[in-house]
This record gives sequence, C-alpha cells and structure tokens, in this order.
Amino acid sequence: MPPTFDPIRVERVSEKVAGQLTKRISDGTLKVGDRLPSERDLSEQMGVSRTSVREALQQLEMQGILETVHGGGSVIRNITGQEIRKPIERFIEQDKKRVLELAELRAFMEAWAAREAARNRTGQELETMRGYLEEMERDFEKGAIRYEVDFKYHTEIAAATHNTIYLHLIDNIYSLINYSVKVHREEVFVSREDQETILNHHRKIYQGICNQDPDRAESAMKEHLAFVVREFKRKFFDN
Amino acid sequence: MPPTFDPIRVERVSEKVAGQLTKRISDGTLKVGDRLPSERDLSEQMGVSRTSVREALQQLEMQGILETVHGGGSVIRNITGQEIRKPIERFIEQDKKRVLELAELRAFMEAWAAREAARNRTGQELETMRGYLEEMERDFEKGAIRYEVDFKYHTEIAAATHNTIYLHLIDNIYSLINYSVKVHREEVFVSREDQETILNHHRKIYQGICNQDPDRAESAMKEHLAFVVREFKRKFFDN
DNA sequence: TTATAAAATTGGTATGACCAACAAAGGAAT
DNA sequence: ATTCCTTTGTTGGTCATACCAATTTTATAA
Repeated sequence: MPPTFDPIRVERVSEKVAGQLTKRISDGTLKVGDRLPSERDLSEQMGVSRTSVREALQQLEMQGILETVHGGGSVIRNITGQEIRKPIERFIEQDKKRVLELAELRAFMEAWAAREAARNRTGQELETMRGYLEEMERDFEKGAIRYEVDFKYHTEIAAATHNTIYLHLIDNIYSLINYSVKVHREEVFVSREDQETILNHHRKIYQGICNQDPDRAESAMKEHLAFVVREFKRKFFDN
Repeated sequence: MPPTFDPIRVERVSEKVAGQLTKRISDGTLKVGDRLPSERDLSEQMGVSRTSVREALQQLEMQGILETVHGGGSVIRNITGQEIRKPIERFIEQDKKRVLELAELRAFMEAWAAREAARNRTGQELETMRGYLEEMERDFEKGAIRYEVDFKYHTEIAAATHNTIYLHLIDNIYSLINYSVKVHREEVFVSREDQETILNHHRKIYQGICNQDPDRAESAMKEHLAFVVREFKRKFFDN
C-alpha cells in the first residue's frame, strides 16, 4: 500500500485572522473583558478586508470566545470552565422539539432492548439487574429513587441484549438527553405516586426479562417510557 | 418586586437565515448529503444580501451542520457523525460479528421508521418515495436494481418519520454498514429472483405507508430486512 | 453638576466586482 | 463506445465602498 497523506487544509483568510486573535488571547496580550479594536482598525492593521475580519469575529463568537454588540464593539468573554459544547448539543437546544425527538428515539430503542434482553440475558446479568431493582426498592422505602441506580438498571438491560453497538448507541443517547434536559429524573418525578409507579414498571420489566418473555418485557418497557415521556411533557411543555 | 422582563434579543438577518436553514433540516426538506442552493440563489430567494447568507452559512459551518467547499457548494453534514461513528468504527473491524449486530440494529430501527412514516408522511414525501419505487421498477426491467436508489428510498422513509435525530442516526448506521462490509448490495443480490423479491418487499412497504397503515408498513419492513439479513449471512458467513 | 442633545464611533447590511476552486459539458484520442 | 482531457460555466472566497442602526463619546444647556 502506498503511503497515505494528510489532506491539505487550505486556510481561509478569515481563519488566519481568527487564529491570530486567539493567539493574542492565549499569550495574554488580550485579556478577558478587553474590547477589541474596531473591525475597521483590525482590517487596516492586518491588511485584509473588513469582510474577512467580520467572518473571523463571527467564528470566534460562535465558539463563545467573543461577544459582539451592535455599535458597542467586541469583548473577550470568560471561557474558563465553560464547556465546549459539541455541535450536536447545540443543534438540540435550538429547538425544544428535539428533546422530544430524543425521548421518542429512546422509547422505541429501549423497548427493543427489553425484548432482546428477555431472549438473550444470562443468569449473571439477571442477577445484576435484580440487585439494582432491590436497591431501588430500598431507596424508595427510605425516600426517593436515585437516578444513578435507575440509569444503571437500564444500562444493564442494554448490555443484556448482547449487541455491543446498541450499547454504545444508547449510551450516546443517554448523555444527549442528560445534557439537553439539564435536570435529572429525580427533579421531575417527585411525588410518592410517581415513584411508586416507576418502581412498579421496573418490577414488571424485570419479570418479563426474568421469565424470558419478550412480549411482556417489551410491553412493560413501552408502558414505562410512555409514562416518562408523558410526565416529562407535562412538566416542561405544559401540555 | 417589580415585574421582570426578558431581554430583547435582536436577531440579526444572518441568524434568521441560519434559523430558516436549520428549520428545513428539521422538517426533512434538507437531508444529510444534500447540496444547498448557491449563496447567490439563497440571497435572491430570501431577499437578503449575499453577505448575510454567507454569515449564516459560516455560523452553521461552525456548528458542524454544514460543510462548504470552495467552488463546490455547501452540503448538509451528519450531526451525530463525530460523536458516534468514530469510536464504533474501530470496534467493528475487530469482529465480523459486529456486522450482524449492525444489521440487527438497522432492522428494528427501520421497522419503527416504517411505522412512523406511515403515520406522519406528507403527500410530498410519498410522492418522492413513489418516484424512487418507479425508478427501481424501471431498473429491474432493464437489468438490476441500483443500490443508490434503494438507499435513497430508505432514507426518504427515515425523513418521513419527521424525527431529525433519527434521520442522522440511521444515516450513520448506513455508512457504518457500508464501511464495514465494503461491498454493495448489488453484489449480494444478483439473482433475478432476489431482485424481484426485494422489489415486492418495497411495493408492500410503500402500500403500507401510502395507506397510512402503520402495522402493515412495519411488518413489511420487518419481512424485508429479515430477508436481507438472511441472504447476507448466507453469503458472508456461509450458514 | 446634571440632563439633554449632537456628533463621532462601531457593528450590521447591501451591492458590485474580481479571483480561485470546482463541476459539468463537450471534444479528442484510443 | 469508452476514456481522457480541455473548455466553460458555476460556486465559494475576498475585497472595496456605501449606507443604516445602535452605541459611545462629546458638547451644550439648564
């Protein structure tokens, strides 16, 4: 096989400008809160058009490095501790509809997972699930179900499908949901009845998987997630 | 306490343009891989300057939604791409079993998609699907179904679910399959009977979606993909 | 000193022009 | 008929200029 080459990335003028600015921020020449020179000044100093400078500033603004105000100039923002948000996360938060799309996605995928888990689960996996279920029971007695346990329970079901790719996929979806919703289930299902309902759902799901009854496992999971989505809608989209 | 007011966020023209474009991506008008109209066209259609359009495209490119190539136009990128695909790719190469896992994944996801498409499809989307179906019929008469048309057909079904995240997700699954298998369906289903079987499957699926019959659409898709997986296994894993 | 108004500054948009990279169409060689 | 190459039109990248809109600064008046 011939040697491979890296693709040549032609750098646009605007990117060079952006690069120089970020460099100045890195080396401390430009500090947080500083106002940049005006676009006209920058274009003259760097010997490029104002268009290119504007495009550069636009890029930096999209990265959260700058904030520009109409008529007021551009100032360096504080990005310490500010997580660099992934593109897909930005896309999701642009429209609340996306959150429901995610929930929808999760619902049918987990329904399938429950079915497959019922068919393929090993005794070991069943034991682990039973452990989590009992932990949830104890937590319920003491007060409230903890989200982490609930999460582990669902993850174990995913693992029991013995489909590694699915496991990876659903993990990604979980993290996206966590990010976009920004609240944990604990803060949504606070009432005693809600908690009990969820616990009952999980008991049913466990039953189905334990008895290797795919249909029952699937329907129980569907019921569970339909409830979760419904409550979620009520809470965040008031309908 | 005096009543509080939300800050008025003055939306720049470029942001309105970007918003309209993302909206088109959401509702499925623009799909992964599509080329946008040229900047000049967009500016004329929307009645804004090319400057504003360019700034909008720049924003979307920064978010990873677009990729623009000098002289080549701007194409819609897969939003889930970076996050999901990379880690899995390495995984797949390790074991041929992963390919079957992918097929399994695809099967139940597309079954859901067929069901949802039957419920949510618009007349426009149905028309597009019909076009692809007829194209496949003609190709069949002339010799062989082309994989690209088959792919477009399935993608259109995904779009008709009106779940953007799913659309991007399934796109990834497709590319993963192509990546791992490295052969096209054309090379698997060569016999006249196989081709006819597939064509009949697609007719059934279309019927279900056309008549807005979720159950029929889902079962037809299941039948189709079960066949595909079975033949695939025979060919590559000789069992 | 404070309040108001005017002027200068700065970002936002529009237009037109030109260059560079790409893609499709057409033609030449095989 | 196919392949390869050239040509030509299209598309993105950059520049220059002008004007509008929001802000900041300065000047002015009370």
